[in-house]
Order: sequence, then structure tokens, then C-alpha cells
Amino acid sequence: MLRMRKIAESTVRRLSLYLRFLEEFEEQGMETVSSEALAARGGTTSAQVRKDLSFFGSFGKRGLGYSVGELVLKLRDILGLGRTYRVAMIGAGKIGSALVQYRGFRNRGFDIVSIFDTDQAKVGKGWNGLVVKDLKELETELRRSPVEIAVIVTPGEAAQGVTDRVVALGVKAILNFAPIQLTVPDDVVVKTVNLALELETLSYALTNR
Amino acid sequence: MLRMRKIAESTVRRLSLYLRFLEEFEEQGMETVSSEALAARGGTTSAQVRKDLSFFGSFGKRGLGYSVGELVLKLRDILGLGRTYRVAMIGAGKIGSALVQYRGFRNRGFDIVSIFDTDQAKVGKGWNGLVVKDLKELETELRRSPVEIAVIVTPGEAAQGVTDRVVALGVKAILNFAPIQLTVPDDVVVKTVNLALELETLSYALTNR
DNA sequence: CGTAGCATGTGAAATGTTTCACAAAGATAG
DNA sequence: CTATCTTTGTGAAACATTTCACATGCTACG
Repeated sequence: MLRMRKIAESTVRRLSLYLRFLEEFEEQGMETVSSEALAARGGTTSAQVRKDLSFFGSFGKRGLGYSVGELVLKLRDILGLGRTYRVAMIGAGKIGSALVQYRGFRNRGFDIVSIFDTDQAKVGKGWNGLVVKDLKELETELRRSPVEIAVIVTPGEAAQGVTDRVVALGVKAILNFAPIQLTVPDDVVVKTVNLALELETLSYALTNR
Repeated sequence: MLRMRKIAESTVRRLSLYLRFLEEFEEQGMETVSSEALAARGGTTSAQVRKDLSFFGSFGKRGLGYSVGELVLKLRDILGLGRTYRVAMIGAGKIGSALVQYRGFRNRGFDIVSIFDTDQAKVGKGWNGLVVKDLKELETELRRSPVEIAVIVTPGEAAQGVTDRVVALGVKAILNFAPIQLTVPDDVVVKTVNLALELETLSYALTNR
């Protein structure tokens, strides 16, 4: 695979979408698909699809389209989904709880291997096959059993603190649900899911019509 | 306020961020703030801040900066946060549950007024001050007590169906947590929060370093 | 085997977004 | 009141992304 720098975030997100659609098509027994068909499913244009893919190679056959199966494999490879990732969940509140039970995590190779919380009422409780550990044990635990990804589901006030701690432990990717802007070193990737932001863009859209 | 068409989504998201920071500053008793200071807090540049604001007017004083209080009001107005929105939650599963209890909703003027589910074990149960209603009652309920926003927290298979139903009932904004791409008329706004997508962009970033 | 048709891959053009850089406005200090 | 300093608001430049359009290669069919 070509590994060019600077692929746009929007491109990566679309690739992830295409992958979802291709898996659908695969289940339906389709063997090939045109950029046009893929675009129609995803609400974009065929040129966009072809351009997105062209950053990574040329996977189609002129006059025919793309092999669904082949393209699924290619996209999994490009997105780095050919392996499993070990994930620590920091925070065992409502959202943490919901996420641990979300099948999408494990299904796609994201393996939650530990859960932490400061609330002594939760510590020690079995939780979907895992035991909630005291946040004090974070260093001990993650040294014994390292993870690649941390999901931060703490209150806003606590988020930067635990972020610093997991970064010190070598975590290079963070999925943040706390409603704050995290500061991390350049080599750490953060994705923030910020409910308030989504609601407010909806509000803006409702207002300006 | 100037209402120009075509403000970039990225601009609106930043405005929402600025608002959060300004509220922080306000609590700390700051009276004015420079674009530089606001940018530093938000990880962007002062030129970006000034450009974002300039789409809507000119709110600052040269040599001094922006009045924190005034800018808060302006941004709330721009984002349409001067009112409350009525929200229906469709789906009372784990994520729905977590969202209903999320204070950020009500705090920011998003009032959850009804919750629906198909699961008879949930229907009729009290739920954070609300009663879960049978999804069959959706039309009756939303006609009696209309909402502006629907939050969709159903399984993927059910999402398009309920979307069509709420759209038919006049809902113009949807926050979608189901892992699928919803199809709606042009005058309806959809924001999708897609966990799988976020995880896969993290995976991509981890792979390509 | 040749021709018609289809769909890719990709430079080039168009469009969109961010950054630069500076004139103008106001603040501050002496 | 003047000189100096700060910070805005904004065109213009730089950069990024999307769309266009078409040559090229492959398929299919007679």
C-alpha cells in the first residue's frame, strides 16, 4: 500500500463509510460495484469515491468496477483493521457503561481489557465480564497489561489529568467523551465526541433557515 | 445579525467551542479577551478566531479585545441558543439511558419531553421523571406535544423507519446515534455520531505513523 | 476479432478554507 | 496632546478539497 502523508481526515472518514457499505453489498452477494453505486449509497459522487481510493492505489477494473471482496480487504488494510486493539475504558459512569456493552467495539476488533473508576461503590464490581478497578491502579494495571487506546468517559474536570497519565503510560490514541478540549503531545491522536457541540450545530442549522 | 448563507460547518463548530471557553472566562471574572487568548485556549489561531467572528459582524474593540459578556450573548444568539428546544428520545436502551441523564442536554436548553421504545418491559416505567412510551404511540404523542428535535438511539435496522415517521411529523433536526446513514428530505438536518467511524479514524492514525 | 460501450484513474479547473499581513482604531503613558 | 503599543477586521495569498472531463483500458457481444 502507498503510504503518503497528509491524507485528509474527510477522506479517511469516507473510506470507513465505504467499508461499511461494501460489507453490506458483500452480504447481499454482490460481486462487483461501480464507484457510481458506492457513491449513491453514501450520498457522495463517483468522482469523489475514485479520488479517495486513488490516494492508496488503483483497485478497480475499467469497464467493470471494483471487486467487492477485494476492496473490503484493501480498505480494512488501509484503515489498519487487520488486527485487534486493546482498549482501556476510563470511567464507569452511564456512558462508559453503555460503551462497554456496545457490540460494535469488539466486533470491529477493539477489545476492552480494563475499566477504571474512582467511585469505591463501583470498584470491584463485575461488569460485563470485567472487574472495575480503582483509578489509583491505572499505572500498575496498564504496565502489566498495556493498551493502545484509552477511552475517556470521566467528568470534564478529571479528563486532562487521566489523559496525562495514560499518555505517560505510552497510549497513542484517545477517544474522548468528556466535554473538554484535551491537550496532548503531537504524536498522540485524540478524537473527541462532544455532544454539546453536535446539539449546537443542530441549533444553528434550525435557526438559520 | 448578518445572516449570510453558507457558513462553513467548521466555523460553526468553532463558534460553539469559543462559547464554551468564554463561559469559562466569564466565571473566572474576566471582562475582556483577545482573539489571541481565545485562540490559545482552543488550539487555533487568532486570525481564525477573528475571521470566524467576522462572518457575523464585528464585535471587538481594537486595542482591547472582546467583551466576554457581550460575546457570549452574541454567540448564543448566532447559535440559536436563546430559546429551549423540545426533544424526543427514540430508543430507551443503554445509550438512550445515558443521554437522558446527561445534564448537558437540559443545561443548554434541550428539553427531553418524551421517550419511546418498542420493548414492553420498558414501556410504562418511570425514567428520570419521564415515562417510557410505546413507539406505537409516536404519532399520537408528537401530535399532542410536538418536538423540534429527535434523538435516534435505536438499533440500525429500525433507524430509517423511525426517521421517516418523525420527519412526517414535522421534525426538522435529528441527532442520530444509530450506525447507519439516514436519508432525509433537504430541509431536515441530521447530525450522526458514529462510534465505528471514530474508532476507525483512530485506527488509521495509529497505523500510519 | 473487431467494435461499441462502460467505468476507472487522474491531471486540471473550480471551489472552499485557512493563514498572512497590514491599515485603522482605540488604549495607555508621559 | 503626542507617541507608542495593542488588537481588531479584512482583503489577498496560500493551501486544501472537490468536481470536471476525458484518455485509457477492459468487457461483452456479435
